[in-house]
Amino acid sequence: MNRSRITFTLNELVYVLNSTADRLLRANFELTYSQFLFLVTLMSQDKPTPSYLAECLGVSRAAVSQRLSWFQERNLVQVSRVSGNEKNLSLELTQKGELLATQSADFLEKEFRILFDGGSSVDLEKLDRTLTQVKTQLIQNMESRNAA
Amino acid sequence: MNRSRITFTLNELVYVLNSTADRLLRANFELTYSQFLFLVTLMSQDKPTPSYLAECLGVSRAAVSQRLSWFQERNLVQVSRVSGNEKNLSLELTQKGELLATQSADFLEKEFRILFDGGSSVDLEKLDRTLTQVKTQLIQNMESRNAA
DNA sequence: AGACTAATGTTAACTACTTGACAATCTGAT
DNA sequence: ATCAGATTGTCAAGTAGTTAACATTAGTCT
Repeated sequence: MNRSRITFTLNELVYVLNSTADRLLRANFELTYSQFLFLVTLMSQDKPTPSYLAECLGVSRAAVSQRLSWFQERNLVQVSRVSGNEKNLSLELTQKGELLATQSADFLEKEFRILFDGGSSVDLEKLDRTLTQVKTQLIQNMESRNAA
Repeated sequence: MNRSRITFTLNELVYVLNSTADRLLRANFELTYSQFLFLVTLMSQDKPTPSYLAECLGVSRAAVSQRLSWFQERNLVQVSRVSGNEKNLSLELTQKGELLATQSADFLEKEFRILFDGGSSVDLEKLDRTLTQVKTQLIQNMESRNAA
């Protein structure tokens, strides 16, 4: 009963957070949350390949491949080949893409700070550490269970 | 920076939890996590309508409508009409459906208890309360912000 | 009773993912 | 040098959701 409650609570909280972010981004930047994640993930990397981006986003290579043209058409992402490497594509934000990613991230950051901080009695830093610990522990327990 | 870290941590944790549940359920009951949720949500209610079930699951009425035949074909859910009510369908788990829901829920509960409890130094009850508090506060702050 | 209004369940068209197969390319062992 | 094996990016087919539109039914107001 315990387990289910906390997994449900987590799912509900994530749903509230993600759908709020999605709503804010659509209204202010004509961007979905998942498009936003695509851009900011790309921004945090130095000319990654589609394959690596897929891994970072937690989706399949096919999914990234299919979405790339959308970002290219809007001149947000530039796809190129590095000479001497015929295997990998190189992805890079355009100036426009970088501006959009930066502005929307700043905006979202600001909005969420307001939503989180309204007389908050919760220590978010500490909560983050606790959640990370739970995640790490879960993965460790899974591995030792699989090994056995 | 703070905000993003905790939302990412939450998303990662939920991903680990849900994909673990999905893997366990597929291996042991030939059931996806979302099919499992469909059944246990249905079990917790007294002859709900598709519309109400959709609300509980957080999906559209169309999604429930499309999935119903899958459960009917496998004799897990019975769809009927209550006389005197031509508008609403009535949903109910069959015996087989109830058995499957109960057994898979018990199984998952047990597995997760093992994964969570391996020398855990985290108070999960407390964590659940904290998360609920954060969620409630977020929603409240959103409402008061929208009202202004 | 009749007429708005709201809610329900279904359908069609769309979106975003998945897996599996594939050709092309790179890597490393011999 | 070559050749087996792994990795990459793409395509086709399938899945699970979405929104919008619709007919039908129920509730309410006069």
